[in-house]
Amino acid sequence: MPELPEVETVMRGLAPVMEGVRLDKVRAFVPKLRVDIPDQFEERFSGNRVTQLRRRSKYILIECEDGLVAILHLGMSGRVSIHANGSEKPPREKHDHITFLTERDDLIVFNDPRRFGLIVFSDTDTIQDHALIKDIGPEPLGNSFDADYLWSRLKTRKSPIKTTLLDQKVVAGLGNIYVCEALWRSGIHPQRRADKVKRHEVEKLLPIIRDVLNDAIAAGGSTLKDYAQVSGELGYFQHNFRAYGREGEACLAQKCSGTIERIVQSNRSTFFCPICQP
DNA sequence: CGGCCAACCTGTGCGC
DNA sequence: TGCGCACAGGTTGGCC
Repeated sequence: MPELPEVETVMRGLAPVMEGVRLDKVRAFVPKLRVDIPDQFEERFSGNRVTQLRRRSKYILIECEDGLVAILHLGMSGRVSIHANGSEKPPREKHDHITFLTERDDLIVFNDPRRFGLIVFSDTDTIQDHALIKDIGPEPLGNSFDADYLWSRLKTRKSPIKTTLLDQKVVAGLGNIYVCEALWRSGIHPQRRADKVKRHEVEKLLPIIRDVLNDAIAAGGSTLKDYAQVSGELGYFQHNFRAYGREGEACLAQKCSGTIERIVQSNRSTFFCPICQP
């Protein structure tokens, strides 16, 4: 499911039911997801009060008043849902792995069929040194992500620009969909070597990355399969896809007669227009 | 270190 | 109806 816009959407949905709220009962029903769920996980969060939610790259950080912070990643298939106080308490469904019951009797459920997600904990004041966090590149919507930075990271890379933009050490939070979309909007061929992308193209690409992400966040993310916002509402950015998933369909660029092609790079599908992404 | 692939999992859709 | 295969929004360990 989740790239930066989907994770941001989930976090924004969770904030009003979690921030400032005590967690009465936190439960983990599996010993591990992508990595082990740490010992004492339930005990450390049960009874703790959430101060603030943050997002770093594709991680949701749940900060608590005693300095504890949960690091949650949704993997490929992770979803979070809220069952509000007053709604009927649902039975635990298949692949429901983590639940948070709040003092207001809201139930927050993390469901992840493929179990590529994870949840661990750390301390708020040392989280920037945590193994999962420390090597992640700048936030693409933040001030430190500028053309000088991106140019400096691309100019030494011999791998394709598509693959390079997927590298979380280069820039945080991009995934397969939004890289395809950003390259399509930028008119850059996904197989072009990163170090062959011209400076003026980097100047164009950078704000386009921001625009794609901001557009997607404004749309509540993209709904493939059954991804839903925490409210159960669907995101709708998928209706704005210009490349991703459009193999064999007409390119939607002005006056372009091209057809979207699908290729495989690093074992992942890439969609692009061979005419307007030369 | 850079670059690439396989592996981690389950579910779904398609061709036969 | 069933089987086998390809594919899916991510990350990373191991190998050259």
